[in-house]
Amino acid sequence: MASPAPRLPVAGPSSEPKASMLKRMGGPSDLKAGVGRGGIRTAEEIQHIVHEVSKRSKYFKDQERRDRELQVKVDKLKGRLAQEELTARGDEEDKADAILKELEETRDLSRVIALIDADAFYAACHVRVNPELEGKAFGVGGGMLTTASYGARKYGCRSAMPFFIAQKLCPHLVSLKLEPDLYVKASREIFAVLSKYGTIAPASLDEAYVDLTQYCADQDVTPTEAITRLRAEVQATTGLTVSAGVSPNKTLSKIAADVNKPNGQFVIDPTREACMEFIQGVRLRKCFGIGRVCETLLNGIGLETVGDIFRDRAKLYLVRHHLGQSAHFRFLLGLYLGLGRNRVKRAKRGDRKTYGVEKTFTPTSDPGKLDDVIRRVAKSLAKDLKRADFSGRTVTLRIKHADFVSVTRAHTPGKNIYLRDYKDLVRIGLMLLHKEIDERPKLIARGEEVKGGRNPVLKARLLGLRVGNLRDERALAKANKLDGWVRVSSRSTPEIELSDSDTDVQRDSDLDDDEDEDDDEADPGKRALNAVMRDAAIDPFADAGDGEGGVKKEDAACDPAAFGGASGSGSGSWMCVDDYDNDAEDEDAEVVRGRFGVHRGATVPKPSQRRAQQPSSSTIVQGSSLAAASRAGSPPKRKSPAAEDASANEKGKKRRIRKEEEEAAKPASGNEWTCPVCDKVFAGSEAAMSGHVAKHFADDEPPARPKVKVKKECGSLGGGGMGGSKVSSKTKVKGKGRKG
DNA sequence: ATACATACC
DNA sequence: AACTGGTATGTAT
Repeated sequence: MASPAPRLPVAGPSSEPKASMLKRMGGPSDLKAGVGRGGIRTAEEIQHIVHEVSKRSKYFKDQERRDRELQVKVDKLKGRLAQEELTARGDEEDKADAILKELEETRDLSRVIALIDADAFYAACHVRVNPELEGKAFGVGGGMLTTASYGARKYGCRSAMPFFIAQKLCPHLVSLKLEPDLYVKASREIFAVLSKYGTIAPASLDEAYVDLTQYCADQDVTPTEAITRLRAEVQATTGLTVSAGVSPNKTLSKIAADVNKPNGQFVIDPTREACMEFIQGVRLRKCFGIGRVCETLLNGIGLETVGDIFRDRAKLYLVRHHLGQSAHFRFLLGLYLGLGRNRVKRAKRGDRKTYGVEKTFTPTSDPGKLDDVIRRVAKSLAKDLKRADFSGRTVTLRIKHADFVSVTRAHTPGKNIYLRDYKDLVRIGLMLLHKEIDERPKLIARGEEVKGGRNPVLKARLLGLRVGNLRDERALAKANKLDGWVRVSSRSTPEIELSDSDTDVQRDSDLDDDEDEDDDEADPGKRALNAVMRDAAIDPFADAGDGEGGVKKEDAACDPAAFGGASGSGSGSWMCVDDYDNDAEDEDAEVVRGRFGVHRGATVPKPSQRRAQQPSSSTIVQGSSLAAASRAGSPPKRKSPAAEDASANEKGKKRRIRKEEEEAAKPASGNEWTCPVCDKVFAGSEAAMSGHVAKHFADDEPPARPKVKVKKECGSLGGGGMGGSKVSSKTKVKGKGRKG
């Protein structure tokens, strides 16, 4: 942070940029994703250049709005604190100390947990096959940079930065096309090595936790020796360098891995003193789960580092209910103590909560184009659901207005109505969208609040659909001892009468269209995964059920949670999750958690139901008048949802969809990623796929420990909304018996 | 049940 | 000109 005298190359006749905005736009270049030492530009230069380039954009305006709102929050919090201090009883520190004592008792220093993180992974993958790139300043990715090489980072370029901005920072910046195969291969190689040292839990393509406890014991080596060997072996066998953090838990290891990056390691001794000493000076923002908002709030009341949590524990106690989910008192105290989760485990299929697809496009108000986007999104989502064999009860539409402000609108057709088909998703999606479009002018006329400006005509830059309240059709089928698939009606009417033939044909033709011709067979996910892992000779993953599964609980699953327990059960509640997850009784587990019962729906034909047999796309394309009609007709008036639905059922629909897609607003970014395991397609975001892939690896960890009963969770601390603590008591309970 | 905010990769 | 996509989870209503 200390930066030399500001020599700002930027012209800025306009008013002084706000410091908060400079920091915001400059992004995490100074902290979380640290640009670090050796920079050619100072933090100030970077901030000002970025500011200059983007200050007139809508994106910037939106950021300013957020900045203002955040400032209001900070002021409010300060006010609260001032007020509370007036009536403080003076025993706040004692209260905090009592909790600290309680948390301290949960400390577990028995394990050796490492977090391995590849250095500039995507960039390094390119260098590996093209040594000439060594040392050069280049970025990977087109519109948005997936990664910047270290050569480019010196100029302030970083991942998730739009290319045009990165280019301003580094004029000679080169952009390399994304080559997913390259990264997947490298990732596989790295994980293969890691798995020789212990149980691993990938958090993304280039990052994984490894439990070195057993290795250290078996080899009779220190954690330092173990991680030194591991890193050397990774480099020797893959040519890629990784950085690592080692400590008794994930929280500390994650932070430690950043200390000597790149190509470095940091080991924290398994003692209370070492753990606490290490974390005291850490900036709050570096901690998993503390994002921009939380950091700003805490800064607002005087805290900068983890150590300050203790110093200001009385303050924190006073405003403990106003910190926002991610900053719950316990979570912060646990952080101060250097506590964290220490189980390296994977999530399961049943942990999945939602499926969704969203698309960004050139902002438009054209109803036809918006409808088309919904169709494309619905189609894609239906395909995902079918592939993964899930259905859900609630459909949520997300609209991001042209000014970047977004809203969500949800619809749940009925208590026992589970959806998964294209036609249902489009119908509901269009219904929600049209309702929003139609209501808008009325609300504005009435002078009511609306997002996205005051123009009565809705103009959007993104539309997305998400399905929640999931039901695992596979588990359901298993529970019912059915061999084939089981499905519930997808009609909007509670009457579940399915005209099977209809729906089926429907489904198949709808979704397939282009690619999925081969997706399901016996167990596509498993096959694919095995294929992926084969070369790497990793077996622990042998059984990755399907393409989906829990997620990035990883860290999450780890830390904040540990403090979550309300008084008392801190880690206990976690155990519940861990144990459950690790449980051997998978079958039972599935049964229990699989929400079954339900399902009075019709049984559907076997899986294989051939989409394979569907007409070839060429045939389809030949198609007919429907398409022409529908698009030529592009009626000034929109069809009613019902009509839409009906038409969707038409035979020529496929073709029509295809055509419409071509006409839909163009995606803002052209990148496409295909998951190597399940073939799910990700548009424009490597990060999304990266996280997704981890789930496959994570999908089925060999059962490890006997189940342990745990109790409650704590009220307020749920661990929190922060990225981290994903598991809440609710989740836990749910996990065990989600029902329809 | 719905809407929104925060966080992570 | 131009700033992603997918998922989880907590709070509030």
